[in-house]
Amino acid sequence: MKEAYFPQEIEKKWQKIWEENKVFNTPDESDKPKYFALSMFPYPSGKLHMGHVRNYTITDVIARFKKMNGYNVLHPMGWDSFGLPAENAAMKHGADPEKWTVENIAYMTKQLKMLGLSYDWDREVTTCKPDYYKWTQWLFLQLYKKGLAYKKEAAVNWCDECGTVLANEQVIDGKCWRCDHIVEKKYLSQWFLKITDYAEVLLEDLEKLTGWGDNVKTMQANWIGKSQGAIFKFPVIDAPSGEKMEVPVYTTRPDTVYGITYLVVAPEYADIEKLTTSTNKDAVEQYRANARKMSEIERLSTERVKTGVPLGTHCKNPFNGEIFPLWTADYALAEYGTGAVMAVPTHDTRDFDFAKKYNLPMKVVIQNPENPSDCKDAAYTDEGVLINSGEFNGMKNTEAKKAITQKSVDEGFGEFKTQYRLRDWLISRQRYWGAPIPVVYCDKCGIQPVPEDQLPVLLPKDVDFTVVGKSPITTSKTFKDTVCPVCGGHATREMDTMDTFMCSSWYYMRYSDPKNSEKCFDKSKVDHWLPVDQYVGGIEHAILHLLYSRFITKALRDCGLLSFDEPFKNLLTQGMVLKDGSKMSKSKGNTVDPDEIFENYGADTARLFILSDSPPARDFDWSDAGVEGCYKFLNRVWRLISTNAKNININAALPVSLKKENDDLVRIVHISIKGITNDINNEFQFNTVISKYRELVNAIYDWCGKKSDLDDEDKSVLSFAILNLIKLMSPVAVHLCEEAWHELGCEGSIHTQDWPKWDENLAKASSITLVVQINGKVKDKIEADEGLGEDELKSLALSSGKIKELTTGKTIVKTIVVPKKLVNIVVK
RNA sequence: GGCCCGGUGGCGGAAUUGGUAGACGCGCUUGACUCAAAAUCAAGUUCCCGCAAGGGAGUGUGGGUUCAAGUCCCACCCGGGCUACCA
Repeated sequence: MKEAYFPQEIEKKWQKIWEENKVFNTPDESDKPKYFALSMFPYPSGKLHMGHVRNYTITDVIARFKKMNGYNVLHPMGWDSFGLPAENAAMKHGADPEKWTVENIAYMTKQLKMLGLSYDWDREVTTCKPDYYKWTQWLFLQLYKKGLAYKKEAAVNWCDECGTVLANEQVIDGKCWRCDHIVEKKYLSQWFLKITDYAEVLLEDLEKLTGWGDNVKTMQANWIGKSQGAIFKFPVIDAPSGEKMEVPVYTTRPDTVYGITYLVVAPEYADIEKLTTSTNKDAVEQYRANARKMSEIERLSTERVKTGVPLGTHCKNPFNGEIFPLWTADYALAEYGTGAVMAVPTHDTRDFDFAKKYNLPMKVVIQNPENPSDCKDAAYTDEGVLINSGEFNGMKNTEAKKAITQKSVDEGFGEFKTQYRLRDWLISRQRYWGAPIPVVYCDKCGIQPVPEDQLPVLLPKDVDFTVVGKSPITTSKTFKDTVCPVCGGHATREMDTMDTFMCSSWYYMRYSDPKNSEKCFDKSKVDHWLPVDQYVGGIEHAILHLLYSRFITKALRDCGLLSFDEPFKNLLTQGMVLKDGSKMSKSKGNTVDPDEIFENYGADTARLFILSDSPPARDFDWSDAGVEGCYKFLNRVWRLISTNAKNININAALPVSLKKENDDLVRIVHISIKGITNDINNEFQFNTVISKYRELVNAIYDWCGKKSDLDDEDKSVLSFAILNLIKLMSPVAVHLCEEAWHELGCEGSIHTQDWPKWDENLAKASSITLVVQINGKVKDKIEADEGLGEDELKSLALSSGKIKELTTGKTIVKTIVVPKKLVNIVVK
């Protein structure tokens, strides 16, 4: 065995051998239990960044650990390869997005292989290839058949920079999630998926996801935004047309209904013109025009002073007969509830601000009897008792919510209503590099789905990527015109492509049957491998990808394509990789190139370091000194093995009774096996796993330092320690351990060995340290035999000279004994 | 504003879930080896007083429960994330 550690040499060698022998390929059939370990697949942006390295290393260690623990592990990789950057790069460099994407995939594949990841490359999935997107299109058609995909004209989010619409989930602070450009509203006819049909079950089933962090579940619950309240219909008493009209409102505060003093409709409210008097028409029109012009950002700003104009018409409150005016104001949102709000300035802060500004009347209807407020300076929004509320006076407001709504139901002007914030998922994109939406528009037959046997609808090649202001796909001369599948007459193709999140919401299912050309996947295969046992990825997908995937899973289950209803059993959201306290980014210039690390230190060092300093869920601060430290440690491990190689006998059995120092080392090995196994099983705490590697290595070094000549017993103990060390380290330092394994004369890959087992009796020190406290403060420590009972420990503690000294002249009030650990003497 | 995390040495972070606070590492200090450096090895490193033995304080702040609190309870302060005129 070479004295010095040459990672680059070892790593290349083993990567080649593993690939040639398909060591990490996974058969579908096995008598072992299955385990599906999955990293969120990357967008092929060009090069791996450290976030990828962290993500994939974590999953890889999990996959290897499970494999050594007797599972048939599925650990695949693929490419989320449709999307705008490819198109932008194409526009910039005049290349074709496909070429750009394929080249990036090739480069990143090389990098992934350099990292020594244990993927089954035969199951690789690439979303931009026709053999994949054919099935994305097919799945769209199943959703269409089920009524879960529909087209409608709506105000949608438009990013001018990207030249496309966006889903609600892709608008962050009123800006585009990808380019930060301010998002505008546009009226367009677009394709939506009915995720709102699943709002309740998506929320309810969060409870089943015990393997998910509460943070992600809370974010999803907030996004779904369930609220319970009532709808009340207010009759309009003076509609200009003279017709009978009513304005329905949604409220979570039916208990405040006697305090209504005005009503607000959104500027985009459908019936607004019919509710405006001719006197007020001009002012209202102008207000609405202004609202349209205003960007989302301006409108959303909470700092902004509320504005509005009266419509001139009035409603009657069916509860008390009071008449109140109608206003329009942009603090009412057209898309939520009914688009109209009943305003109770005394008990809602927004209504309060508005009423103050426009001098609208206020009426207190809820009061805290102990500390009544007149609501002159602020709205009272806490609980209380009803006043000025007719028959409901004196009722607690929590009870009144129900009672008042019930009255409206009985009298026919209201209903109980559960409302969700979640909106349908807009999947149309006015872009080229995506899966074409498989529908055509016939002059006679209208919208027609493309027949399944005509899939895939291929992306045209004859496009001009340099066009500005429209999707490149519209420049194709061959794509647009087609034949109606029903009447055979002229039809035009849908020119929009699907949101890439549609592609990524089912890719993990395709891994179960990646090469199937007849179906998206075989039902028995998908049911066998799914749900994913462990999913690992960034928290940035807490809502987007993870919510869409849950929805698609449930929808496909309802289409009969699979039998499970949650895609990811356990979810680990890894923290960000930071450098100097802030997120690595090109603009800050604090990135670290993985290639350089591989070149200078090797992949094993990179893997070890990225796991070492923080638990996976927390942010990780990259430091050059830390990398150096890990490299030194691997050198130290290598040296330990190489200098002792001649004394290691892979077949040696441990004698039954051992010398004291040998017994101690054996115990440390057992303690290490137990500790490392538990740390991995307990939320994958790799940082403490690695500190335990170090402790074990330190212990073996200490042991060696005390030995000059090794007898047979020593050699077998050393062999035991080192062989276990490299097995324990093999999921992390994958190449080094494989090399050592073979250099020491072992057969087969170390990665297919069984994980070491520990003996509970040996996984602890041979004696205990008894801690002796006086009044809860540590005063002495005594080495004691493990078998001692409570009384014996007590007298042992009291016999300590130091304790005697400290207790003389004092009364011992009581003594607490914690078996095998501690004695606390309480004195006065 | 709402919700969710988190606050422990110079730094990253440990602490079997109420039982030795600071594991392991980085950094630093000293020493060995070396002509020298690197590497390696050895010793030390929470803070304060002390040459030392030793003593005292100590897990954001204030209170509480307990023989015993980083851990549990109450109130507050600070940092981060998500979300936000959602009626």
